Order: sequence, then structure tokens, then C-alpha cells
Amino acid sequence: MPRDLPRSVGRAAVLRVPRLSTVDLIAIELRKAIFSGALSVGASLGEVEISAQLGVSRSPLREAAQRLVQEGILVAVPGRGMSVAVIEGEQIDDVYEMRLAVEAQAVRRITRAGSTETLEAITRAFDELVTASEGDDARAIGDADLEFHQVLVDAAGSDRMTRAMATLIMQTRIVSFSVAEGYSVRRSVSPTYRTLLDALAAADAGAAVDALEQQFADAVSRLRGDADVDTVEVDLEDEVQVFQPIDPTSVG
Amino acid sequence: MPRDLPRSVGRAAVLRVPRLSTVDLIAIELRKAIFSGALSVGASLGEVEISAQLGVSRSPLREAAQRLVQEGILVAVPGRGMSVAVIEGEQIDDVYEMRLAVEAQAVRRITRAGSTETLEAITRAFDELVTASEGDDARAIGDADLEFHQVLVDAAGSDRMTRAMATLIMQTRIVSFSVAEGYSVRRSVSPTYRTLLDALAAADAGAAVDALEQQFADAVSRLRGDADVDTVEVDLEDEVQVFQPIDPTSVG
DNA sequence: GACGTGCAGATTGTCGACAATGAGACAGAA
DNA sequence: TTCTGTCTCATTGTCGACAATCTGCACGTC
Repeated sequence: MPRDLPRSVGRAAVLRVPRLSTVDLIAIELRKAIFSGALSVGASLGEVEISAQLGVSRSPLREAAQRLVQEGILVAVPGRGMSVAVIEGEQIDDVYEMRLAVEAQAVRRITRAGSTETLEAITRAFDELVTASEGDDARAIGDADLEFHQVLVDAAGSDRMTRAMATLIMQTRIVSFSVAEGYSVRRSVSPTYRTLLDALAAADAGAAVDALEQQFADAVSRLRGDADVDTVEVDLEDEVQVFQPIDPTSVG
Repeated sequence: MPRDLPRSVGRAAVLRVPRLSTVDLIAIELRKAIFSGALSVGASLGEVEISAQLGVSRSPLREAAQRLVQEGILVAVPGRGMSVAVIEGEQIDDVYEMRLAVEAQAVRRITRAGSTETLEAITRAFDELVTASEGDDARAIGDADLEFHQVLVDAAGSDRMTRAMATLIMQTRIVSFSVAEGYSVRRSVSPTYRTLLDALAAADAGAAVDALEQQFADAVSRLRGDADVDTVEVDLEDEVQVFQPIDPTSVG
């Protein structure tokens, strides 16, 4: 699931009430819709319909959409409105290049200053992935996979890297939706995950980064069509009523 | 100077006319204003005045501002509007942590697949920095320094890393404005730059990353108050008329 | 039959106005 | 004096409406 950022960026003196604005809430809803596939990739988003479903005017919706444009999740063509980004071809490599930048740095930080708890959290996320992979729910497998990488980066303790990873996870999901007609995930957990965990436990940054690199290389080649692993697809339901009305007064 | 992103993210089939929307233009103007210090750090931006100066309504201005909020350059407090972000304390470390993630990956990519031209471009940017450092124009020195790092990341050839770096450069500038009352830069070029260039020429990724790490550690300690190097400050003029009216019809 | 042209419909981009919220000034009580 | 409550004003948040633009279809011409 996409992180509802920012969670707590910067710590104020005594206490900070992180009230969410309407734009925040709408942006979160849009991300959820894209992440879940309710807003299919490439689909142009009708401002009138969506704003009506959200129970708000077009103005705050458009403002929130600009957030996603900046994230690279929506694309805006002047006069033609906005649509969910399509990420394919060389852009797939680029997503994983950026992921490597973030995750490799996270791994390096963890191997240097990682506590026992962080390693446990990562191991826990891995166990969740293994459990999910034993079933046939492709959505659950994909979610657990992405969640693992988010937890990995969170363990580095950097606000900006956490935020960047959240965006990259959204883009990774869009890549999955963009390739072929179905969303497919590996059925079995890649052995590189174990290698990565072992390297983290041994505080071997080099080996951990290598594991990541191989893992990403596998993912790219699978996503770019050279697939040769057992995958399971998931059919995305197209709901008519995607968005629930938001209530700016009951913000947390 | 801040890059006017996106330059050409993704390459379409035959030709793509990258017409810029009004929101794009406003966002660029806002970034320029913040980068130049015309919009001082922490200052709340009056929507009425700025939109009037830009010659547009508040709606497109607010939409553009949301882009910068997503970038972490503006902060929006519900009911209190938006203001230029202040980046200080631990957030300074975080900026450089993220910079290390991006630049280290760029360096690794360059040492693996860097062409002669890319290395020349980086060297050229370094020469510019040296030349600027011989003068007393702190602004020019700072610009050349940031430009060097942008060129470095550009050389990696990744759209996302280029964009991320542009944002990080904005944040770095904000850090400079946030600390103390003046904006100061090193008077002499850090020797780590030469080390970095040599390592790149020798395709030694490890040494190059080490040079970056040391360079960033120096910068952080200087910015966080443990300064012990010769610096030159720059006084920021506060202009009354900051923005030039934009003309959506004459877009490039 | 293929291509270019013009019209109609729908959607987006922009604006001005109203409502809601917050900040600061001011007066009164402890 | 200092704190508290209230009032006023400025600014923001939201909305509905208008203008501009694009898409698709129908028509006419070559």
C-alpha cells in the first residue's frame, strides 16, 4: 500500500499537530486508486467525475493531481488533461536504476549503523513475503514484495529516502501494470532475498548491494519480456465507483 | 540555476512537442525565485501578490505551488498557506544522505559505462568551479559548485536521477540560506573534488564514492556550525518586484 | 474510396467571488 | 503587569461559471 506521506518529517519543539489538508487526502486517494489498479494505467482522469465522487470541487482535485505529476505518476498534457503515467521500455530500466540508488544507500547505512530491531523488522517483512508467496494471490505477493523494500529503506532512517522509495514503489507498480495486459509477479521468492538478508546480518555492504543488483536485473529482464520464471497473473477489476467521499473535518 | 524540468523525460515515437503548461512556467518561476533567494527561506508566499505579479489567477499559482510542496521546497500548513521550507538541524544530514544515494549511484554508473565525453563534461564543470572560486562572488561559487554536481549526475544518463538531483540542489541551496543569517560558501575548492575526478578517470568507484562521502561530511559539519574553513558570504537583496509576468502563448 | 474541412459536443484551463479559518489588536479581569 | 477572551481584518480554501481547446463525426471534394 502506498505510504501516506509525509508521516513525520522533521520534529518540532514540543508537539506538532500534523493535520492533513484536503489536498493531502485527495492525493492519498489518488495514489491508492492507482496503486490498486482502480485507475488503470494510461487512463485519462475525468476531473468532473472524480471530483464528484470525492465530494469536492475540481480545484482541490487539480491541486492534488499536480502533486502526482511531480511524482511522475500522472502526466499532464496541456489541453488534454491528465492521465496515469505509462512506464515502459527504457523507463523501466530507469525506475530500477533509481531504486538501486536509494536501496543501495539504505543497505549501506544499515550495514554501518543498523540496530538489531531494524534487522528484525526487515526479516519480518521477508517472512510476510514468503508466506504470501505460498498462496496464489498475486496481489498479495506483489504487495508483500514492495512492502519489503519499503521496510528496507525505512530502516535507514532517512525521511527523504523513505519518501523517494514510496514514490518508486508506486512507479514500480505502474510498470507492472504497464507491461503486457496483466499484472504478474514471481510465484516463488527470488533466492536473492536470502542472500540480501544474510549479507545484512553479516554487515557486508558489498554483497548486499550485489544481491540487490541481481534482483533488479532479474526483475527488469522479466518485465521487459525476457521472462523465464513461473509467474502468476492477477486480473484487475474495473469498478465504476472508485473513490469514497472525503471528509476534511475528520482528519487525523 | 535550477533545471527547468522535465527536459525530455521519455522519448515518444516520432516527435513530441514538449509544450509547457502555464503551471510548468509558474513552477519554474517559483523555483528560480527560491533558488536566487528572492523568496527568502521561511517566508510565507502571499498568493494574491505573487499571482498578480505573474499576471495569472490564484488557481494556477496554487497548482504550481503543490508541485513544490511535493518536492519538499514549500511547506503547506492548512489555514496558514504555504511558505518556503526551512531545512536545518537533522534535516541537513538527511539532504546529504539523499544526495549521497543519488550521486554515489551516478558515480558507479559512470565508472562502469562512462564515455570520454561525459568525463570531459564533468571536468569542464570542475574548471568552471575553480575559475569561480578565484573570484569573490559567493553566489557564482555556490552556483558553480551545485552545477558541478548536477553535471555529475546528468552524466549517469538517468532521467529520474537527474530530476531528483535538481530537487536536491534546490534543497541544498535552501540549507545554505537556512543556516546562520548569511549564505556562505567555501572560498577554496575542496581537494576532494580532485580526488573524485581522479577516481572517475581511473574508473575506481570505491574511491570516488569515498571522495563524495568526505566532501559531504565536510559540508554538513560546516553547515551545522562546526565551520573551520575560510568562507565568503553573500548578502541577498530583497527586491519588491520579484516575478516577471509569464506569457503562456510564447512557450517553448 | 480516400482525404481534407468544418461543425458539434465534451473537457479542460482560468477566473472572480464567497465562505472559512487564522493572526493580531484591544479591552477587561485577576 | 499579565493573562484571557473577543473582535476585526487579512488571507486562505472552495466553489461555480465562463472561455479556450481538443476530439470525434459528418460532409463535401478530388
